[in-house]
Amino acid sequence: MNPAKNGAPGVDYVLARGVIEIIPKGSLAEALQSGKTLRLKLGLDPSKPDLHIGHAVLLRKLRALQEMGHQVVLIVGDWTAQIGDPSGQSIMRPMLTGEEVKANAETYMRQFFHVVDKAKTEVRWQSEWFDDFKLDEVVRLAGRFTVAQMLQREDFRQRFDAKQPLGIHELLYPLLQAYDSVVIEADVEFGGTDQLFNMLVGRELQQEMGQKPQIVFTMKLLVGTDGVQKMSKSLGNTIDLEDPPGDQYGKVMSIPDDVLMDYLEATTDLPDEELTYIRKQLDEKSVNPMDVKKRLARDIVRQFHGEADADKAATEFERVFQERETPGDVNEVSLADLGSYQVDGSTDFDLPHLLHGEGLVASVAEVRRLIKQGAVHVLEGPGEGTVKSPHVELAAGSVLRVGKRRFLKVVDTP
RNA sequence: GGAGGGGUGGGUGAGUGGCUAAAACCGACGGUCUGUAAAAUCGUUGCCCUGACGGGCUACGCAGGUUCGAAUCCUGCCCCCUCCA
Repeated sequence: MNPAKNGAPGVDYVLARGVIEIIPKGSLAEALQSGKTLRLKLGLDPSKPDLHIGHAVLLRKLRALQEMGHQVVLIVGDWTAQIGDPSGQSIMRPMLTGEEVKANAETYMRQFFHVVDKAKTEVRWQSEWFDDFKLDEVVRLAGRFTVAQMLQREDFRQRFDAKQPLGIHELLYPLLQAYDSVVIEADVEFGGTDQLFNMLVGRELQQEMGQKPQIVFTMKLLVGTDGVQKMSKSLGNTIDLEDPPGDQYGKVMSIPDDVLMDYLEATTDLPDEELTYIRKQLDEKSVNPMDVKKRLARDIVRQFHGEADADKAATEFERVFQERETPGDVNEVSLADLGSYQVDGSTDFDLPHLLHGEGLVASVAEVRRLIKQGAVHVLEGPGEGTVKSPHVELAAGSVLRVGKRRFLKVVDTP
């Protein structure tokens, strides 16, 4: 990932691309001009172990500003993670244990620095200040706000009105996040639109405590691979930073066409003029969306895995899915290891047990169903074609395909 | 402290003694189509045995009980929600 690849991105670009709102308007442009090194805050809750490209949108923005000489302060939300960010949730989340949070935080950080420059980042754990928080401090902090203020937050309000449970600890969440800004004296806080309220509370608290209120920088949330809901681990529609190249590529290819532009805007540094041009082409149908998507997929894999892996993922994709050939690397089993699945006195093998035993399918019954549905094929070797009977002849070199993407190759030696 | 409502398959949610492995919807998976997009359409969707017919075993918060038979009735326990105080 190198946002500065085509020369340092301009200030205008950084302040506009993918940005929903900067509060107060124009404040950041001013601050950037002042020559001061800004403290850019991003808080991440290690409530889930993996970062995905939805996060990357924010990280890339931080990276760009780092390139301009500013200081990133990463807050590891080890306390707020235990509360569970109530944002967007309609039900209370379970509280995580300290150990879970810690383990998650470690993988988080590794992934974080795939994009953000570690040398220009200050990492701060909330536990630094919250572990020593006394009850009177909690009370005093809570005393600065009213329930009415908290209910300005839309999801709180909705839950409250709908008489759904709303924990008091959840009301504390924005306060803790706001307090982080005070501790680290943030100049700017970054977040998705879902963080707007929390970040604004930060401004208020800073002001009350005699600091200059932070600038709030909100960015568009990236939709998930389903093209409808925001990208989120719990919705299972993420493209993770550490997904293998092939997975990343495939997941990008599977996004609906109509969110293609959103992805291009959020996850690439293609110049705006080019985006406009692509959009026009798409509108006029003078380009196949698939080709645009391939380009996007390649670009994303390149960012997280490098040029070589991106090429490989692209070639592999075309081979397996467009030309319907066997992928380059498939799981292999030796013929000898399959001995127990062999049908007595024949060269046939018992596919239901074999495929289940080798972990390709969850149950024997499911294999039977799949065979009935014509989903199991022998691609190479004797009995080539769609499997019709549960017993099928196999030999070294046989390749089995189940559904679209499950393969198994039989080899001579283990 | 009082009154009431509820815990069902990956999710939402029907079902109030046998016809219920459990409606419907969603998701997921598979076929056709194709650009592994979307849409459409057809199908599958607890586990095990079986080529198939069929059979067996688990399952409706937990533990017991009533009954030929329980997700459905009874008892106890755990958990959640709403309202009143």
